[in-house]
Amino acid sequence: MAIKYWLVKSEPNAYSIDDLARDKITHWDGVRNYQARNFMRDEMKIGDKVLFYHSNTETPAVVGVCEVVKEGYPDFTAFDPEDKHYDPKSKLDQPTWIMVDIKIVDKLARPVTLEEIKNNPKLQNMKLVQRGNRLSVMPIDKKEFDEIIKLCKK
DNA sequence: GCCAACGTTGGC
DNA sequence: GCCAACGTTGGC
Repeated sequence: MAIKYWLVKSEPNAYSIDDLARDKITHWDGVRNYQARNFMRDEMKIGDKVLFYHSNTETPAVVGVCEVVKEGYPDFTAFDPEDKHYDPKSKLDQPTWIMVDIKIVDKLARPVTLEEIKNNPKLQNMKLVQRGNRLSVMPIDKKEFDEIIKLCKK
């Protein structure tokens, strides 16, 4: 089966590509949006490629390539009252929130900025550049993925 | 820090 | 079920 392509957002002051370069693998916890959860629960499969994007920062940009290494399973941070992402409505036997594990494949040779993406006619269909989009996990097309990889080699 | 866009909550 | 209030996201 063909692999799929994704883009995930993270605020670099919360968890950056350098944190992932250090950790190699991380669980993508803390997602508290149903649409994003559904993607992780139902559609992200081992081997899928993931662009890592830095949001809410001086220069928002795609900064790395990752790969899914563990498919959807309960986000345990929802069960921990001490955790920032604690959700008392998520039950152990029926978890509301789901996460996946990703590993780093490569840090991009250079960041591909949001500005470049917005200025690239081939990338106008990405949810990333559509008005008011707040999804932190979103599907992208292979050709969009390839275009961004190509851009960072220029 | 501002604020537009959007999702969620809760009173009715 | 409606919708106002509120909280969050995220670019700028």
